[in-house]
Amino acid sequence: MPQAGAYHHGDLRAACLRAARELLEEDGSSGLSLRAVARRAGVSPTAPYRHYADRDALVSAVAAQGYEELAGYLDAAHPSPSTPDDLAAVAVAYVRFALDHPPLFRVMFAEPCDPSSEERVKATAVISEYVRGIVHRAFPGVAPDALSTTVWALVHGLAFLHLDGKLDASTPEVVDTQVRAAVHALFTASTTLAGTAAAPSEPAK
Amino acid sequence: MPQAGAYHHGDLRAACLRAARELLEEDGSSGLSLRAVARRAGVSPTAPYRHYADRDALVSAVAAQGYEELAGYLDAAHPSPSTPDDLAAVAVAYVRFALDHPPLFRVMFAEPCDPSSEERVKATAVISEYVRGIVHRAFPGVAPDALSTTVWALVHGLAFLHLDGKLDASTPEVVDTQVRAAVHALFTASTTLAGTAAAPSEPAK
DNA sequence: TGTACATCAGTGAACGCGCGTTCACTGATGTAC
DNA sequence: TGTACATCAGTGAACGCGCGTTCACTGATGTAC
Repeated sequence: MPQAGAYHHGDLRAACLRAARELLEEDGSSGLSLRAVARRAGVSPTAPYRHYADRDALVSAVAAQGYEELAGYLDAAHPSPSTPDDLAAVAVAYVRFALDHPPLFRVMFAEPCDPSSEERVKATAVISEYVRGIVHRAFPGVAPDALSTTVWALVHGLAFLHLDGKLDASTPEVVDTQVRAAVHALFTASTTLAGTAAAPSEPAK
Repeated sequence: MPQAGAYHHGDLRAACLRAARELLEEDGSSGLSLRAVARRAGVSPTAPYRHYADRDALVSAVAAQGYEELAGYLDAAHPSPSTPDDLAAVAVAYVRFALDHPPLFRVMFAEPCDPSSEERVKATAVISEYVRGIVHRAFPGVAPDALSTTVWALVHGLAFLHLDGKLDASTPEVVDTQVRAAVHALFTASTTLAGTAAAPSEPAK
């Protein structure tokens, strides 16, 4: 039964992670320091070292949590997407996650993170596989590798451009509509274009 | 005739900018401090304040230089792109710029920059307009707004995913090929798909 | 051509800050007998 | 049931660091007369 004497915190590990998340969302990556985390957890500056080897370890833990939350967003959008519309809904959720948690999204993707962190590499692979799976189901018979990369890049780019205010993001609805349109454009563009321009087209197999 | 006594530096403003660029490319954003810049320029820690109001001003100057260099890359790829292939070449240049100058690209796009910096807003608008122009020329008759955003997002996303090592970037050639394929996929996907899946398609106008 | 003076571009000492990390420590917990 | 002891999770002082920024200053430059 923890939580009594409060000398032993009870679950400082989780408390640190929570504090780190809060600090990150409030002050961005630079606000996420071990000392600040300790302060917020109401604990001495060195206590977190019992649970995290160093600052990097804590940041990685935060990122890992972020990947799980992202998966949650995508899953909530559609548990087993299998049509282009489903895929668009998932794309909307991806971008919305980024806009709901900007600094977290940056830590997950834009931090100059060394490729050595297997935790991250694994998380990335999971996302990549997930996207490939959707594309494969939504468009059976199409070479999934190239197309799924394209889809991911498109959605990821939209997320970042919106995150950095490079696109009109006046309201969530505007963003959603734009994302949906972009994803659909990926699959309808050449049909529309066929009659108007000289887009190089491959014959359907 | 400067460069003589070396008390007056000659062109400290430019020297600071150069030093800042070097430090950025070497140590990333966190290595770009005013003191380090002064050190590298061989000047007292406070000398840069003669030319830059504060650290932010220097960083913005670096970013501005980055936007110009990016424009140079794109222009070098094709001075006046007007076909899908031209556009693909420009896209390749965009991604290559990011991979040639990772920390610079991050400062330009991924820094939690306040939207108040008109310098950046302007630079962004220039890029946006540029892309719209290309898309318009390459695909006349197509609503350029939505499509150009999609193109930019796709390319931007590829740049970032490659930058963060989330995609196979073993050699520059692999990257180039992938970018080219992705851009072309954007315009050929639905033709390929038409016979296989139920992609919602709009009638050509 | 020479001098007086304003302006400009640097200097260097100093401030206060928060950081990551180490170290020896101590109070609480739980287990073995 | 009670005691001895190992283990664990915190404490708190201290280190050295680099940073942004201020301030009063001084040496160099160039212009007016």
